[in-house]
Amino acid sequence: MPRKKLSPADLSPQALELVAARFKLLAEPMRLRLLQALHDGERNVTQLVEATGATQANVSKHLGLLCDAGILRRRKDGMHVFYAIADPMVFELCTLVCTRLQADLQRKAAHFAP
Amino acid sequence: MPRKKLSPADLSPQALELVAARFKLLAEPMRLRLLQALHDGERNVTQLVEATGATQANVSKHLGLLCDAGILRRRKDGMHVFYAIADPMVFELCTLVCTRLQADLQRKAAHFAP
DNA sequence: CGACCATATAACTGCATGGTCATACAAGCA
DNA sequence: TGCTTGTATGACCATGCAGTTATATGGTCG
Repeated sequence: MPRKKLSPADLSPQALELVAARFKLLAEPMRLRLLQALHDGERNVTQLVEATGATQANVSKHLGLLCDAGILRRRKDGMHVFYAIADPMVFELCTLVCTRLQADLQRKAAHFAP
Repeated sequence: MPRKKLSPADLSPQALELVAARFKLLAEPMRLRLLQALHDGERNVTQLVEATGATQANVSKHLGLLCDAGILRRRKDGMHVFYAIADPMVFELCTLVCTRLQADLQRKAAHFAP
């Protein structure tokens, strides 16, 4: 079956909406902090509340969104609910952006220290 | 000079804000359409208005945001202003997300056609 | 100069959504 | 059976921001 290369160049507006929605999930600092806290393995909600300093309700809501999107997975164990990264791609994305931002800022900073 | 690997695992909350801001720029379908329209080279505002079907004011605003962020660059030529991709990384990001979304949806769709 | 074209911008509106508070639900334990 | 802990959820508020309208700016041509 012929497999066209999937390039952003030819995507329907509807497809772009899905892509945008995905980016939107990553466009919130608190959610990035949650993902960061889950980088080394699964954590339960209480641990994530402590790690981020946010309220429990807020953490739960963000976790729910990330879970619905398939970025996280849930595992219930007795009274606790453990979340974990289901899609490591998010780290690839973050790393790409990070690296680029850092390079950009260093280039700009260099203008002050020639 | 020792160069630590830049991993999302150890980023200050402030850094995460910058990363989130970057994602936020890509989290809008109209902006993705503009980037898409610029994929094959620079275009002026009028061309982008035609390509996207949006109003001129709206297009201008989005272009301004993308430009401020360093994702686009501007070139003024007489009466026209040409925009172009300044940071092709955006396409890497989109491709990553696209590919993943597609795989995800096809996997889900397969549940209906065994 | 004045009439027009291309682009930017300011003011405004409506909607989406992040955060909070209170509460519901569920599981373990006395 | 209550009591406590862990998690989810609904209601609410405030903010951000995409989109629109109208207008300003600036360049071209007559």
